[in-house]
Amino acid sequence: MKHAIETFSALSDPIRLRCLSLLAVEGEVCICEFVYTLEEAQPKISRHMKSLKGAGLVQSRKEAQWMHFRISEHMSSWQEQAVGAAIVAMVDSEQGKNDAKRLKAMKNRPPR
Amino acid sequence: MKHAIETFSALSDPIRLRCLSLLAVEGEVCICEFVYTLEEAQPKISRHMKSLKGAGLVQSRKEAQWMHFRISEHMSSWQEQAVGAAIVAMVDSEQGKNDAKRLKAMKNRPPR
DNA sequence: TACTTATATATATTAAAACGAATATTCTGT
DNA sequence: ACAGAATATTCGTTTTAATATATATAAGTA
Repeated sequence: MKHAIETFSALSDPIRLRCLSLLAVEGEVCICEFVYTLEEAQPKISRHMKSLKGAGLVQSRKEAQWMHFRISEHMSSWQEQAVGAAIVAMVDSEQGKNDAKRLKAMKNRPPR
Repeated sequence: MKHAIETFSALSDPIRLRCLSLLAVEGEVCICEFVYTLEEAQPKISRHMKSLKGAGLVQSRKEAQWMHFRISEHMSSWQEQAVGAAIVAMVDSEQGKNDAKRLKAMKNRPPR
């Protein structure tokens, strides 16, 4: 049950939901792209991504100086269902659409 | 987005998950049955059910002195998905199975 | 009416989560 | 080795959520 609490807690924050939603649209996104898109402080984003990772909802990959995140490929079925619900809720929202647009328009995005 | 936060926050507590899980198994459960089954204080249960109701995840019906709850029949599709995930996570767990058994064994359950 | 059972709310306290700001670490390129 | 960019961590504070205890309401029963 502890795992379920962790999962749903991770989904209970606007910044984390916005990041997940961007990941759903983009596949892979790094910290500096989240910072640019959400217009939030870098340490704040880092902490939130750590919490998503701690809950097992995202995985990360370091390439050069960039830390790239993607939605985890190793979730249990109910976890996928929960994340799926969160993403559906977000992607339709104004916030979700604006964020996606803003990231698309970002200049000098890191290579992958 | 606010609605999504509310929903996932409501799912981020062990007592609330246990109650939802019982509702999934039993269909309808009242406060005093939750109190008996979870062995938690009545005001505590009442507050948690209020929060589930506030998020729109359960609906309630008063019959005589009893307040009966059931999983809401008016959720959006992503909300059903989220609640479904929570229930799957719980029903399989030891806690979920023990709670269900304990409620089944309760004497003098209120009529419906 | 008085009494009991079921449920709800109020208040004060405690515990957990999120925050900003400062600083540390890691990697790249010079 | 040094400078700059990207990311991570620490610390003290603020905000938010959960709690226990006490009390209030509401319905059923004698």
